[in-house]
Amino acid sequence: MSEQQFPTSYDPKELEERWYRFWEEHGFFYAEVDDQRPSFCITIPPPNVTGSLHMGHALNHTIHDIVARYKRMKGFNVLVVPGTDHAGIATQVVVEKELAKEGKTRYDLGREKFLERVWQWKEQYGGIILQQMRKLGCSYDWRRERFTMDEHYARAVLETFIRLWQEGLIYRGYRIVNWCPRCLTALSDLEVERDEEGELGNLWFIRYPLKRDEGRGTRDEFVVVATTRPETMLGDTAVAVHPEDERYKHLIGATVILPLVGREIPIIADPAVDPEFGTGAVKVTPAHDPADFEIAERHNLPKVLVMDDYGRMINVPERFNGLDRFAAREEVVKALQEQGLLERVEEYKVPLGRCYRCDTVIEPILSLQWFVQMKPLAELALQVIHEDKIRYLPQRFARLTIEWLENIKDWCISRQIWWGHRVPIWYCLDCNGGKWELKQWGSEERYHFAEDAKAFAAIETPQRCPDCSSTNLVQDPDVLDTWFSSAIWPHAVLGWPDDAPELRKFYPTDLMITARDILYLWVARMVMTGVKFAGDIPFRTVYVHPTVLTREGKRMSKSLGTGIDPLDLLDKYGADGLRFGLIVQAEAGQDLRFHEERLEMARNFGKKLWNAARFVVTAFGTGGWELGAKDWILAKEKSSQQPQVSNLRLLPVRWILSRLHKTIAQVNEAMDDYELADAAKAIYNFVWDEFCDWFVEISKPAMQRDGGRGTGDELSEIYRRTLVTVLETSLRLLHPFMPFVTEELWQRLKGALGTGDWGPALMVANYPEVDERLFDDDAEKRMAFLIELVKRVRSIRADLGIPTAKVDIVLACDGEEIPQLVSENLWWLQFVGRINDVKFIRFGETVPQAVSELVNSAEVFVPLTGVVDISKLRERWQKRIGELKKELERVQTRLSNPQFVERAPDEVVEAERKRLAELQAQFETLQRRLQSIA
RNA sequence: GGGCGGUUAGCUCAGUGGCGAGAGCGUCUGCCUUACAAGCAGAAGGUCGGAGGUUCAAUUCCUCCACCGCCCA
Repeated sequence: MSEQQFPTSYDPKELEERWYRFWEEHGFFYAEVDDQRPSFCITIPPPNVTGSLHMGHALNHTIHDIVARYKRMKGFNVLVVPGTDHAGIATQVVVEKELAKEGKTRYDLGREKFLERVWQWKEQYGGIILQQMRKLGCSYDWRRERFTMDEHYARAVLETFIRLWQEGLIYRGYRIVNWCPRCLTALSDLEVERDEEGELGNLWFIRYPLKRDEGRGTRDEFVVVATTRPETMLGDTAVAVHPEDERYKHLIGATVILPLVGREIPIIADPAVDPEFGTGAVKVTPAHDPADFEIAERHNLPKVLVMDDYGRMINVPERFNGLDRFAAREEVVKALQEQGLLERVEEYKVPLGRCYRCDTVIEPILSLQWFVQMKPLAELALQVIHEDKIRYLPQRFARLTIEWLENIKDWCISRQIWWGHRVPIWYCLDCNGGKWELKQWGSEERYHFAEDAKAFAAIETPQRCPDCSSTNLVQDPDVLDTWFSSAIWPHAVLGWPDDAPELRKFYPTDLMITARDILYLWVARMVMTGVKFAGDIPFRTVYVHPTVLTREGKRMSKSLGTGIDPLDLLDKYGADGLRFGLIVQAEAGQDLRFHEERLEMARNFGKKLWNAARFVVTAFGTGGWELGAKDWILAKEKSSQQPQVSNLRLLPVRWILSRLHKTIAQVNEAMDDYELADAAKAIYNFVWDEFCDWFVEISKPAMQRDGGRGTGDELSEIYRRTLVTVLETSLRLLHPFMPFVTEELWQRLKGALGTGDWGPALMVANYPEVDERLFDDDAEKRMAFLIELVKRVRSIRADLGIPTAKVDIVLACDGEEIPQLVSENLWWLQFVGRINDVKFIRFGETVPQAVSELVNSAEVFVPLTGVVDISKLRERWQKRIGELKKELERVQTRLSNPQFVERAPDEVVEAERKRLAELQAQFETLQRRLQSIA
């Protein structure tokens, strides 16, 4: 094959597009329901439709596709279901921003027109991230792509809601929720990001005057409370102290006058009060704080709402009415100061919650919302996790999930936005007379129904009220939390609630590959709904992959500009480079500080492989060669026929096949444990260090014997067969990690060699299986000696600057084994070690005008030709003697400890004794040499 | 405040109760050696975070401490 047919370098881009198209056209990504092979199924974590591939996705999908391709090659009927999430708030924000550019708000369009607009946007831009996954090489079943607002999926969501409602697990009620005054919606606890450190704020100490004559026999005039949110005092309905707090016991039951408002409020005792915080007396604002809400429930306190949905003050004295919450804070403080009621101010780190979508400070606020009662569902999940039905990798995440489930709180699922699955609840205006009012929201008219209004659920829009047959029906305006719909992803994409063949075939799925940050938000909830509605766990294994961090160990963030765009990397290194470079860094259970240098390494590896393949293919002349070095060797061994090539001449072949199969064993084992980085590194090391650096080099002189033309010489033939076999097997091993370049090379190999049963593509070839008959420890031991010998010779020459011409060396050793081994392999040792000839002497004898190094129990002498710097030589030896001495002392100390000799295992003691003898011999030999040049 | 993870070469990370603790990148030296300079060959570089303990033997197991990161309240 000429160089034009096998270019010296490769263009990942061209080749990657070509092969992706080829695979897809041949339908290799598709899984069929009637396939008889064992199935393996993954449903991907659906990215937001608004999303673009970031580094976390890139790693996540690299892992997905490596596993999928591996399992496919292992003979599984692999189904990976791709799809996207409608991402309620995020998507709505994007489209609202678009509208803003036209000077409009969503209220200008109205609900229906706005939703049309969002769908339009989705059709146009919603598939971008899935296109990017294709660029990564993902072999997903695109025919089965799903979207969480698809008609079928929507039905599954409503079905889920209604079943929970019918069981009484969904309720509507007034609770303190996390309110985002910018998004104008409630959020669940998990959608609030809490600032670990807290932001620098203040702790204000405010005097609440006691009502006259209620000093209870003391001269107290005030109770001082501390707060970080003084504006909320306008909604206080009590002051609370701890019941055991001696400082305040006498004041329990007294009344204070709420400053600025004038309301009389009681001092109550409640164990929830932390006596250590502030003064030990706290203000109670039931409508604006979850803990205060609980206290109010216990003490039957009124709940005064002092903020509206926009975070503006309401139901407060004129001076503050209508002010934004932060302006109100300043104004309240000012007013308190004026009245001498502000005792002091301390700097304080305030733990703040922020909206995970827009970063606005969350306001805890009393609000009528829909909730899921979580305890019964959590129980289901706890049971299957406790029974180890779901395996978590790393295992500790099972325990963390259990802890979260055990402390679970009810889940606020209603959102006051438009884009999403609308709550399938209807109210009858006639039946609920007096229990509703009509409010204006911008241009939108919205019905508000009282907490106790009568409601009914329905999937299809109902025509009449089931009770009074009225047609005056109104649907609940809220939509469901996006996570409510993604919680049913695995069974819903497979066809639930229908009795779909996909569901029967592929559920439970096998793997959930996910980032750590959605373990509770999403994964735990899927377990609950899976067990509850699909009747079984959603997946057998949860693989928690590392978080991709910047090289400084910080979170990658678009807003901080610390993110790296994987699309740039894809351009620069190709999908193969990005995949391999990422996976090699992804050590299980350890976060990943991303280093672009690793991608260079991966790209270099691709190039190395390319060149190795080019060598193998071009070394052949044309055609006629088959796979099967392995079979050839095994056949030779079994046949009584005496091989024409002596066994020792086959040593490198035995060695590389043994190494190959040990690598295959190691890779298969690592893959089955999902230790992908280990598998990748094992292949890398084998291909580069053993195959390329040694075997390919050794094969050169082997094939030179017949002028490189394949004239039938048996030695050259077996080396050719071995080269092809090892290369082809390596390509199959590596394919899941670097699918494109391996497919390209495999197809080229196929084209060049032609014969035999190759199949249509590497992608659907069999993954290499270990053949232990090829394990050959004896060959490995012998080769290790020879490799070490070459390395010692090279080291001497490099250190002393001995010219590159071939040299005669002398080997001092006892016995016949080494001389025979070296002589039989001289034909390649000469080539790789630049050795001319080898002479043998007895161990302990010496050679004048030469430098030596020890190789196990032999000593190799390299003659000093040309001018050699004696001081360099002395330096080298002295250093070596120093090392030996240190090591010698350590071993001696150990052996002179009677307890060691007595208690340590015999083989350990024996090994130490052997080592001592060896070290001593080396030490003495070197000292003699040093003296001889002194 | 509670919990979890980490601390090993200049950097990013592997690793093992016992033979000389490894890789990639970086550094230094020599090479365009008939696949590959995105390469080849050679070399330097580590008191394995600190202090105790268990053990014949600890970088590895246990305890405490320090620092970094994450999660929950």
